[in-house]
Amino acid sequence: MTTVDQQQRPGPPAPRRRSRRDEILEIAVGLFAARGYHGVSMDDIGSAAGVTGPALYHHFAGKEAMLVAALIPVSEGLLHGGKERVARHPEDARAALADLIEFHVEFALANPAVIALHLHELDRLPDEPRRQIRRLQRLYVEEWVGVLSTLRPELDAGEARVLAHSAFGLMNSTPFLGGEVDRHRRAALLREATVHALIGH
Amino acid sequence: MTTVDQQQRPGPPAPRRRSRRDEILEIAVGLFAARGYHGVSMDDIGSAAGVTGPALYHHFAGKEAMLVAALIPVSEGLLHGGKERVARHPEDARAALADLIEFHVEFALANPAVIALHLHELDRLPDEPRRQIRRLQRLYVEEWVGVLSTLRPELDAGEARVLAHSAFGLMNSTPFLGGEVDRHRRAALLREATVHALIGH
DNA sequence: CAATTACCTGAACGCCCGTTAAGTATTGGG
DNA sequence: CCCAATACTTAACGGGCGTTCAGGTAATTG
Repeated sequence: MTTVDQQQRPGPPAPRRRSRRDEILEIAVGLFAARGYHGVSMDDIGSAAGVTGPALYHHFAGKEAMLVAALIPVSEGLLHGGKERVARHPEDARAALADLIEFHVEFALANPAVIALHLHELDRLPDEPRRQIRRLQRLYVEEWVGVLSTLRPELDAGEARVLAHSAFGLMNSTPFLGGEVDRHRRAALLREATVHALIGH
Repeated sequence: MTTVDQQQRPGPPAPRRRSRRDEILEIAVGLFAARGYHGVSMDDIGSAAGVTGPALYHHFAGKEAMLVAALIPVSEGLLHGGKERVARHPEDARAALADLIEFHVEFALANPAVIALHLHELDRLPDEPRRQIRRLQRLYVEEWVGVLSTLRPELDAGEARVLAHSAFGLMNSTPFLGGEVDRHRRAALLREATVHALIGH
């Protein structure tokens, strides 16, 4: 009973809009991505949000809980979006792959900070939430592996998994470059490169 | 004059073989890669090397110096190897690219821990060495950009840079997977995928 | 108006960790 | 035998950081 559900209560001043907590979380994600989980103190996050460090404990159980709250929805969103895209093309693996790629590239371009967090700070989590996230990631990978195996039957599951991970590496490379190339052009380049990497042409 | 060159000195017991320092460094790199720079204490490194924490200060100026000593040679090695591979094919950009890819894939497969370090912990360095490493990395990227620009003249330099980084992301994805696929097969898959990603087929 | 609640502050505790200091065993050359 | 250098140990300092606590204020509700 760490946190009592505060749902149907007409008495109190109503849980407000879901704003403050999410606002703080977004600030924290930006800081984590920029300076690393250990490179950011609770006082840093508080200052950036306009409050003192200890005030954050009214919204989160602790620093690790903030990281968990930032990472879990991302894995869930990727898995959900991936499944949906695949389901759109039950008879056409080629189209399913194109849709998966478009989805993932858009996601990576839209959320570079969270992508970087997933790549760099996942190991800083305690066992339980880390395992949960890894499970979600594995399911997402399997969506790709399924499509890939249909398109390239000569590959076994392990080889398809290597290719899927390499495609993620390719598409997730976007947080490492600032600007210099227009966003739409960058998306097109990444989509094209990923398709070619996976099915040859 | 931070460190006096201890070369031609017949008096002292001779600087020994280059062994102990490098041995410790290798252990530290493995720990950094596995648990993150901040996730490893000096005592941890010392214990893994069979000594106490403070003993490390006889070999390195401090913890940051260990990270610098681990990262600098990698960037230098990549740049040097890349230049050499390109120089082997002054008239054949297609062959130069294939050679670059083979070189980088072999490097990534042989040194996954150091690759992971470069990806995750570069920002933990103080300004001066970080800038030096970034400069080396930039020069390495330019080797790839040069070859790519010859092969695909329709791309401007910025677009070629996006593609080069995406290729690194692809090839560097290897530390994220354990085994399950034979090393040679993995290398072949990565080489093939990278070529296709960069020049279409 | 009294009471509840959300939200926040300032001070302090306790731990971890990088680093320094002082001292000890071992070794090899003059 | 002595000197100097290497390589290490134990002890301790000092700062930073996550976290807790006791309290304080503004708004909402009955």
